[in-house]
Amino acid sequence: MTSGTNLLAVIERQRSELNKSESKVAAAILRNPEETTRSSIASLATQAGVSEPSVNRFCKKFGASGFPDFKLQLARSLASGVRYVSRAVEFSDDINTFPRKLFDNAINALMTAREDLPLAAIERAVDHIAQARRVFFFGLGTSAAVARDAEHKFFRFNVPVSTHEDAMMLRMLSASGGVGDVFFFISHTGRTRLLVEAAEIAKNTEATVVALTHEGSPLAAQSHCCINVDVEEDTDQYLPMTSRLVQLVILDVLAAGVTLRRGESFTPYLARIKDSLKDTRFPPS
Amino acid sequence: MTSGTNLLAVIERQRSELNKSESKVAAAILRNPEETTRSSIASLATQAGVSEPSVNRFCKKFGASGFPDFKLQLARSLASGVRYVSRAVEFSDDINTFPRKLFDNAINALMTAREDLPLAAIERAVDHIAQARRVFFFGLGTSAAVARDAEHKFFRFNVPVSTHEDAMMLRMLSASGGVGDVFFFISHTGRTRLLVEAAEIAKNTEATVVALTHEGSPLAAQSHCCINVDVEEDTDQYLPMTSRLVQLVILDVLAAGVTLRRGESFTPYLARIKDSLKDTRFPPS
DNA sequence: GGTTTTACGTAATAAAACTATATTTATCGC
DNA sequence: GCGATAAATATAGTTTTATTACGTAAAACC
Repeated sequence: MTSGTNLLAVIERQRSELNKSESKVAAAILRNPEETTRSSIASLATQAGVSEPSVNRFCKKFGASGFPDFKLQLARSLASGVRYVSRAVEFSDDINTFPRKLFDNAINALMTAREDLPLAAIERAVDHIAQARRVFFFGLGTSAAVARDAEHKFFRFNVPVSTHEDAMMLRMLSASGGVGDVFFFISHTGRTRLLVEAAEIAKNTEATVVALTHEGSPLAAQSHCCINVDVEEDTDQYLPMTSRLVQLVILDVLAAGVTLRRGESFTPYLARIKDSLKDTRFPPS
Repeated sequence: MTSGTNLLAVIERQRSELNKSESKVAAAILRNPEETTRSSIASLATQAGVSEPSVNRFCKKFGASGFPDFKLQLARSLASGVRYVSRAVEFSDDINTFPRKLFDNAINALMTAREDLPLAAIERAVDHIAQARRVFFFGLGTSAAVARDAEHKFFRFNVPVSTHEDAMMLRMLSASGGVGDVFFFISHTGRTRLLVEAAEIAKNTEATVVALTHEGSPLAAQSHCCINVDVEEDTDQYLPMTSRLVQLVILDVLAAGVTLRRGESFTPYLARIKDSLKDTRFPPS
């Protein structure tokens, strides 16, 4: 797939090593990449102040078979959505740049995660949850919000679900585990002591420990079933952002998986839950 | 702009309403979209078993100016990565299809939102929060988890932040509003009675009401500053999914905005908070 | 069953891209 | 600093590709 390398970024990077007419072409393209995808070789040549064959040579230099192919790749790299090369928000950013960067990062993280989904682990996790007697979602910090979100989803499946943030409760509940209980631990790093210790306690019972965390982490080691999410979080950024989004979507996947497992006859039940909210809302105008 | 809608999806959706030669073309394209972006109008016509003008007409029917433009749009929609058209999960889906669908939906929602960010409202919301004396994040149901996530972000800015889900607390706290207080309401529909009523109460105080919700909703009407997020949530789906992701990223944007407002000298402070967690983790192996 | 409308293809035209070749510009040796 | 050679760039012609205009066939309607 071409999505790996961004043509626009490649051009910008090599810009200093280009000769006269080539750099004219590069400048014309970078000045307005979007327009370039729509223009003919003739008009780009005019814009750049060079001849048509020069543009053609330029295209071939960057790996395209010709100008049309070049435009195609350019369109792709524009659509892949990640325009900024340096993705971290900087203090020089203004309102027109940093919101976009953050969205780009989020999209990028989801796209990356999508390419390499741990389907086998997901399937096993769905099995465990679908058959569970009780399900506990445990997370701390940012992951607590994720756990809360999971609770709001999974209670619909006719299984007692709960979330807890109290460190003592985590330990005690973990110790209370029995056959059919699922302890679902959520952690980006997989290194949070309180969580890992609780997982260890739960693992020593008859319960099943599922982890949504980083591959090879201490938490992963304490789980029967680990769903790996290795989102590289920009560590310069002081606020965790992208990893929790991936976690949330993975939990959506699990919820959908359980729904499918329940079968079509389950739909009216879900509808009933949804309908129960009707009277709490202002009617649509 | 074309980036909003996915061409491939549009073709598949309208497939049943196409006439003979058009559907032949559609079939040929859908059979191998990637190859189509590289082929000439003549070869696609041959592949589909129709004449060249038929292909051309097909392209124009789908909003392109001609065949080259069509290929460009197709390339774009392939790069954006969202291939599945019928985006709703169906009971016939298996592990190889539905997780991808859900990720596609999530990515799609973020990409759509990115194209139309309410920057002005975001900027004003950042102003309000950056200068706030207290900030309350209120949300119910799924939005409660979002509010919780926001709490975990915004406490870092040296401003007292809190979240509540108790309906009585919402009302009483809203009534307690004064100058410098920001009440931040989060709701996908903007129609939840408890929330709208609390917003109304808060608006009658000296406090500022910010809403992250649907444009034109009752909640939006009760706010001084409304950040519109109009994500179309697939209503057939019984679990809300994409809207909260967009909400979360918008909150990331707000947090980043406040950080930028605080200036570079604020970074050590954020670092200190981050460092405080060091001892709670197992060291990296 | 005839008429009108729509769909589709043929062929001509126009546009765009590419290639071969000529010209200019730069580089190096003397 | 001048000529020779090599590199870079442009011109013009050729080929490929796409579009338009028009005519015929099929379908829908009366």
